[in-house]
Formats: sequence, C-alpha cells, structure tokens
Amino acid sequence: MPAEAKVEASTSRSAAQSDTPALTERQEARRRRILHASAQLASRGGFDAVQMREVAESSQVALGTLYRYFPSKVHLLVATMQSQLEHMHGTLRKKPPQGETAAERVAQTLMRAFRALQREPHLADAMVRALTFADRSVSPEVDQVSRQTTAIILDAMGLENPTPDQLSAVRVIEHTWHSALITWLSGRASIAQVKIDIETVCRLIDLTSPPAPRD
Amino acid sequence: MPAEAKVEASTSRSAAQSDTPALTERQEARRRRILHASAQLASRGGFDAVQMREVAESSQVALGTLYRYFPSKVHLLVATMQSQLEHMHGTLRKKPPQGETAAERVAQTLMRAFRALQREPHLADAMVRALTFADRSVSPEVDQVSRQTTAIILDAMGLENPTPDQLSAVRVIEHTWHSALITWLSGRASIAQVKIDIETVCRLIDLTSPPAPRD
DNA sequence: CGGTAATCTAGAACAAGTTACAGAGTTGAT
DNA sequence: ATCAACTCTGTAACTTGTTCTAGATTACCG
Repeated sequence: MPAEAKVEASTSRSAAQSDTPALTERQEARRRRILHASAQLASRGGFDAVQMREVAESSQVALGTLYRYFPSKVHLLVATMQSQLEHMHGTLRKKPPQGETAAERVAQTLMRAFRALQREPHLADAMVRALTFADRSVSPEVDQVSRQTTAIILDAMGLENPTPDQLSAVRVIEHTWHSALITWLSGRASIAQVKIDIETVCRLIDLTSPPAPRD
Repeated sequence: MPAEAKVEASTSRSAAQSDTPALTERQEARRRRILHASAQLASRGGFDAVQMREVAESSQVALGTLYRYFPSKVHLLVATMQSQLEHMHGTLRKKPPQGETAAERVAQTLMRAFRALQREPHLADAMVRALTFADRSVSPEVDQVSRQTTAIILDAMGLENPTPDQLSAVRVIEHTWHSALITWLSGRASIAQVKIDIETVCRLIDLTSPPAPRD
C-alpha cells in the first residue's frame, strides 16, 4: 500500500479533479511550497526564470520529486495559473461589476483581471506562455483553466443557463482574452489596445442575449 | 567589405522588410533550403521534430550558419510561417469567397485556410506554437505575420479603407483565429467547434460595417 | 592578381529540461 | 516490531537549444 497516510478533502485543491490520488498533509505542503516557489520565480523573470532546479531548491524538494508532482515545466506553470485563477475568482466575486448590460459587466471584469495581471507582468508572462505552449499531454489541466475562466465570465454575465449561442460567444471572448494577453506580453499591443479588443469582443454578448427571453 | 556579391530585389522575400541587408543568390538559396527543411521536418512531427541540428544537416548548412540566418528556433518557425502564409495568400486570392456579407466571406476564407492547415496538422502545430510562444525578441517577425493575416482578412471583406471599428473587429478575429487553432491543435476543440467559433466572431463584422457607408 | 573583411564549416562547449538510479525515509498492515 | 510498498533525496546522465572558436571560403576592391 502507499506511504504517508491519505487525507481526504484536502485544503486548497478545488473539488474538480476526482481522479487525483488524494495527498497527505506533508504532500499538500510540498505541493504548496512548489507552487509558491514557482509563482515567486515567475514573478521575477517570467517563463525563463522558472528553472526546474531552482524551483526544486526553493521549495526544498528533490528534483525527482518536483517531477513527480508536476511532470513538466509546463504542467507546473499551468498548475500555478490554476491556483492564481482560483484566488482571482474569489477576489472578483466579492465586488461584482456594476455595468448595465452583460457585455459591460464582462468587459469590466476582464479589465479588472487584466489590471491584476499588470501588477505582476512576469508572472502573467510565465503562466500565459505556458498555457498556449502546452501540448496534448497537458490538455486536462489547460481545460480546467479554461473552465475556470468560463465560470468567471458567466459569473460576470449573471447567467445560470447560457444558451449554446452564448457559450460560443463566451468561448470567443476567451480566445480574444488569451490572444490579446499574449500580444500585450510580447509588447506588440498597448494596454489601451487590449482594452479596445476586449470591449469589442464583448459586444458579441449583446448580439446573442436579446433573443428568446421568455418561453 | 561584405562577402558574396549583394543582389537587390531578391526572389522570394516580399518587399516588406527594407532593413534586411540584401542577400546574394547563394544566400537566398541557403535560406530557402533552410526554410524548406524546417517545413519538411515540421510536417513530420510538429514543433518538437524541428531540431536545429537536423535542420542544419537537412539544409546542408553548418549549425552556426543556421543561427546566423535565424537567431532561434522560434525565429525559424515564424519565418517558416511567413513563407507559408505568403503562399496561402496567393492561393486564396485566386478564388475569392462568394458569400453575401463580409462576415460570410471572411468566415469562408478562414475556414478555407483552416482546411489547408488540416492537411498538415504537424506543420500547423509547429508554426502556431512558435507564433504564440515567441517572446519580445521575435516581435517584428510576429508582427509581420499578423499584418499578413490582417491583409488576408481585409481582402476577404473587400475593403479598401477600413474604419478603426472594423480594424478592431479584424484584430479580434485574428485573436480568435489563433487561439481557436491552438485549442484544436492541442485536441481540446473539434473542427466543428473551431468552425462555430470563427463564424461567431465574424458576426462582429456585420456589427461594425452598417454605419457610415457614404460620406 | 592580392588583400581584406565578412561568411561559412566543423566541432566543442554550455545551459536547462528531463530521465535514471541507488539508497534512505515513511507508511500502513500484519 | 517487522515487513512490503511506496515516496523522497541526491546526483549523474542524457537531450536539445544556443554559444563559441579556429580555420577554411568567398566576395569585393584596388
């Protein structure tokens, strides 16, 4: 049987992945140390500054252990993003946007998230680059991030049962969000530019919500 | 003074970059061999299969020379994409889309491009991953690709003088295009899904074109 | 032609992600 | 307490992108 007593209902990880083998406290602690070190290094120098040996050292874990927890650098950074996103979703929930239309509220929420990212541009760089560079082996994790993002947007829209049309719009908004972030991070678009793009794509929402309000 | 006689108006490279130092015939040939080898290797196994040593060997060029022509793997792949895009733009020009609205024509054009990419999914993988992974040092080249893409979309719209609003829409379409490609390449979205996303985002065009038709 | 500066080649060397492995440490079960 | 199974550590090795170097080659200029 496995080592280190198993602990159900672990602290930080959301109930999403039921396939994860459930970690002991010490393992949870290691995992947290690793993610913390990752975020810290990323905050300094972005993607390149997150070096696996350094992460291992910073989090006081052997390199092999690091790889047991996160099978690649991209996995690690995507997990880092998950953890940051959870935190941000919590923060955003507290002050719901006050726009008139759903489009306004979504745009406002995304701009708020954007401003948060601006405070740690290097961290944003590491996470977003990892996200878009991820290959098929990371799909489950990337998908999880995507679901989280979708949840944030739907939250801002204030919708319980989105129509397929609206889900398409949300998906397109996510596409724009990621890609716009990348252009900003690589210095090819200004902050103002990103704002415009977000506001532009959010108009799609108004385009899809008007129909079928009643039964 | 430099070696190898300089030749103005070289064959393949479009007139865009005027800062490039103008290559001799043999240098053009080397550059073509390199790009060809890059595309060939990429067609096999995608991003990972494009290994700099192999590219160098395949194109009968020393590793150092390869790096003189393309200062990094990402530079190389972005250049490969440029060259493929040029080719595709030419192909697309020949049979202009026959949709009624601008939105239809753009969606049709992008879907045509998408089908072309589907024929070489590994190549698409290598190019798109490189494009989104590119850091600031590759910005000029990535920007060039972006301009080329913009040109293709504007072509499909049949516009001479787009309004700022329309340019925003085009930018958002590009965002969606890139990001949708990535989700498809990493197996997180189906072809049908990408089609829907493209058609959805193209509706933005109709949203912006109606106004100000005359002076 | 000869000189000279830039380019090209071959190959070693370095950096960081990843893998492999032997030995020590934990854990739960008997 | 002891055992078996698993996990963690420390370290070396391997891979591939990138850099460096010394010596040929090539191109231009007078």
